Amino acid sequence: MKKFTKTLIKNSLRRIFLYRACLNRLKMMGMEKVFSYTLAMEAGVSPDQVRKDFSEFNIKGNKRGGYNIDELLEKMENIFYKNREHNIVLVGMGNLGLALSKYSRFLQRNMNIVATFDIDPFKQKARTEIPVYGMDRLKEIIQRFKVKVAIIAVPEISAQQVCDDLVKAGVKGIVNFAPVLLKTPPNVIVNNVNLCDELESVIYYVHHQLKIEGLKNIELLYGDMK
Amino acid sequence: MKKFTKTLIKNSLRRIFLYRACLNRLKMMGMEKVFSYTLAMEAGVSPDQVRKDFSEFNIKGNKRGGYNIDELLEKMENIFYKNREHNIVLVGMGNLGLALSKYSRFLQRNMNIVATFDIDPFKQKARTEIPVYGMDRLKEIIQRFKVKVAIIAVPEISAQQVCDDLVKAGVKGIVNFAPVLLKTPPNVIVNNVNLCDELESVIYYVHHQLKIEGLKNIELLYGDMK
DNA sequence: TACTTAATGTGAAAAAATTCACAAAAACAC
DNA sequence: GTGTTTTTGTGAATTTTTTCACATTAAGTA
Repeated sequence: MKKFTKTLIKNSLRRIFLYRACLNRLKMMGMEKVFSYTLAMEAGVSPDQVRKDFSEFNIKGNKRGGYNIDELLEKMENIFYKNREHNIVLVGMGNLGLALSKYSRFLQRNMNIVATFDIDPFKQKARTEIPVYGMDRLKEIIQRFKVKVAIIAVPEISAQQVCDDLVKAGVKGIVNFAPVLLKTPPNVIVNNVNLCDELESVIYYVHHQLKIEGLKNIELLYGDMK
Repeated sequence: MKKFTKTLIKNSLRRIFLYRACLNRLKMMGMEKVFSYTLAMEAGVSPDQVRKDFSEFNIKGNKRGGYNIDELLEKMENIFYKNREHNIVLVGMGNLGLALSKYSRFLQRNMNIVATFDIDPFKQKARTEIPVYGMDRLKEIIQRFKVKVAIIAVPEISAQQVCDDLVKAGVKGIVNFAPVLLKTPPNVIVNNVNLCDELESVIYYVHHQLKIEGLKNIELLYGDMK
């Protein structure tokens, strides 16, 4: 019997994002090129993994010369996003929604929250510069801004309804902070973020004093890796 | 060459959390027992997966009778957490930190943020009921409340320093919202949450209109699964 | 230029995760 | 009580992911 999950983000893609963050950091530190080895250290993966991931996304370096950081970053930006701006909407202006609407890092990465929605649009209006609309204007605004991606930060109970409305309005991708499995048509991708689970899983490991493989020996992380 | 990553949360454990959320929902809907099939539908995985995961955590059902929801939930709570309360601290009271400190779902799951910290403890003091301390009191308070798990919601630049301080104070598990790979001793578990990456990966898929396997056919999700 | 060294890129091998498939047990029917 | 059906639980098979290993290429050196 097949798996029904609409999962999700491939590991290799997740790591590409990770690599990019590392590259930006290394660049800020004044570096101009990296080897798979360097980047692997920074990202906490194996050099083979880095190369394999690059290979999957058809990113090439120079043999012996490693990778030029700027080229890598440009490739990542251009190939994946074509330097576009992305218009996002956010539904649910509770505490979390409000915080997300103010999260400046989204903007730094060209992800632009053009509008937010709430059943009570007056609630947070004073606290944010991004417009807060009532749910009745969802479709209109999504279509006006050609929004394809939305963030759901509403309570569990209303998440599916909001999701359905978003999909009806033309949204094709959702980051869902409500702890429910949203039912969507197959061409709509959902990425779930469950803050409680993140915390609880850490608690579980701490509780069980689980030793994580490959870290038995801290030297591995910092020392000579030959 | 070995992998250096301090990764992380096993898939099966993540799914156990997912199952629990589903079970709570099903219970609220009035159900008393489930079959692996039912739960799988709700959780968006295969029934085999459910049983395999249960098997890994040594959770047993009754042949032909399925699983009693209350028993399952109790097993999950008792075996994993022994109904303990967990004292957490949160470092970084920016927008995100403030939102997390107010996230009521943590409390519902017995995860109790006993204190928060910020370089400027007066900044958010008026806006929250949880005490906000300066960084100088980190160690004292962590030790007083026997805190083992912390949330880092500080800017990237100071994350490693905060992490080091937490570890020195006795913290064994960290949920890290800063987009850096934290370096920790091997007995400290770190779980990274990168909000930008979550959003960007969705954008990537939407952009590429990637069809997710197993969902080509929506009937699979709702229809007869024989 | 030829020789050495150091890094990439990628099939092959190994490991891990998932799905299959079926024996075993429990519920139900008659 | 016997037979039938349904669902669990788990080794085996399969698929996916990661790591290994090495041929290939480029840079440096004399």
